[in-house]
Amino acid sequence: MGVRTQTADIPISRLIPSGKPLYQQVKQAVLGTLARGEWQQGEAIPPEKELAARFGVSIGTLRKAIDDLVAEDILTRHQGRGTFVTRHSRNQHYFKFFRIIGHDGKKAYPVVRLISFQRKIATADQRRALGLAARSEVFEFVNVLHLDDEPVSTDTIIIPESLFGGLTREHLENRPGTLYGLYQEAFGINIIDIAERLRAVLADAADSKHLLVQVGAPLLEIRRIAYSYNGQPTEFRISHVNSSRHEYQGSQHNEGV
Amino acid sequence: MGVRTQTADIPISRLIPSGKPLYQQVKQAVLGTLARGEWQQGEAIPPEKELAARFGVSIGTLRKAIDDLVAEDILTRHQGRGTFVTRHSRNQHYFKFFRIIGHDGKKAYPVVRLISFQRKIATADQRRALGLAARSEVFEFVNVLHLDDEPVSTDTIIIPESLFGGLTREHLENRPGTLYGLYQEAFGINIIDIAERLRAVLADAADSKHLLVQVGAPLLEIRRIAYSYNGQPTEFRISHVNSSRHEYQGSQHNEGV
DNA sequence: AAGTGGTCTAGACCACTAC
DNA sequence: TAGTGGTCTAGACCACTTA
Repeated sequence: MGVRTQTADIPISRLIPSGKPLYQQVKQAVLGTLARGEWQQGEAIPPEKELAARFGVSIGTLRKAIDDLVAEDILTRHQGRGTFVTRHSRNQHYFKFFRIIGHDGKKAYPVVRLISFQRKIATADQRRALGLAARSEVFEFVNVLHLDDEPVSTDTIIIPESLFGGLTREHLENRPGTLYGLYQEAFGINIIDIAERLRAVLADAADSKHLLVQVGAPLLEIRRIAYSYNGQPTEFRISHVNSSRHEYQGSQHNEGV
Repeated sequence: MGVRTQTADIPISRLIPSGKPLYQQVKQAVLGTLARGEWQQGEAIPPEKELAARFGVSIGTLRKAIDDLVAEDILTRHQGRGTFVTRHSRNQHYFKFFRIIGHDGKKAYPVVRLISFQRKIATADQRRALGLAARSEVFEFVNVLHLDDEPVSTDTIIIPESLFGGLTREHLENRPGTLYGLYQEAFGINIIDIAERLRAVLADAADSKHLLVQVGAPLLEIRRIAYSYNGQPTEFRISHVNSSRHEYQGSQHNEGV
């Protein structure tokens, strides 16, 4: 059974029968370690052999647990180098969440401009989306996204003050990478999953001003809730997108089928 | 090595070195068998032990190949019963492709009414979507989808005559199940994947008539290309959706994270 | 009871990366 | 060269379904 090299090693596996398969227990244990921040973004977690020994399972079982986490984009494997905590701020992961593309299918990184920033009491709608208690405070800010030198989307973003205490306008204006990269690096919050719902709406005066369209022009409204490790909603976002030159990629053809 | 019980058994595995991992070769072999129609919808493929023997690989390797196909919803495993060719016409799979839900998140099966049906020469746009040669013929028909006794979507559907020869209005009006179920049962065509792009548009006169909205009301326009086994586009569809009471589910939160 | 997929083991060897 | 993940084996036993 498990080769214990440190007293801190807890072969959680069989101590809790729990009915669930071993590899799922291992997966939960790994997720717990991640949520506790024990392994940091971007760098490697211990090698598979060591983890298998730590949890007291075979290498095959350990790999099955890691497979799941890799499929969920929480870990990333690199043959010969190691297994890494996925950096969702990295560019290659940006398009997992950013689904606005040109009519020709071309992907591009948006240029972001901050329009407003405030701290306020959450509305009922916002509390519902984020699972907040009455009178909770939130930060609410608006970005305008440009693609191909053209304003394409206004994003109204709401995040709980309780998770992002100390956030300032300067954080948002001076961040070097993506917004989720800022969440990760400055606040230790990892956005790993989102849910999005779309409707069609007509541009109002604010949309007209920011997106350079006429009032009454058709826009996509995207309501997003973003989730971190624990499955707790962490960001609520409403985007209004001018789809006259760009569109939303709902699902894409899986090559190799 | 492989236990050959029939001369037809071809342990394709090591005969073609091909550089690719064994389990991927097995996966391709299984896909080929499916594309040839050797195993029919809904019922079981041979047991894992038998397949492993047929392909001359270990059970673990065979399972890894099947794992991929199950992840792609091409096969479905049932413990104790067997592994089945997924019936995409079945209700439980309907919502893999149908992403229109109520504002409250409720899912419902639409009631479909056929509005028009014709056979015609494909437009350039349609040829591009379906990869057809010049002057190819297509069937083009329009459905209106109702949810909660309310018209919600007009679907303009284009399919190549070459694949659906003999299709009549009666096929569409009298089908017992879903449209993709009809493709599967009457024409042997399996829709296993789709790509969708969304824009916001304004209702025109036809939309107004079918969806009972004013001309100029905002609608979601969903352009879908549906693919079958070989990855060849098989259906092109443009939907106009009234999102005042329903919405499009872009991506959904993965529980268990 | 027989047959199926689901889990798990305890390795082996290969491909790739870093030093 | 040493260390990593990637592939593969040849089983064992368990959970579930069907009869």
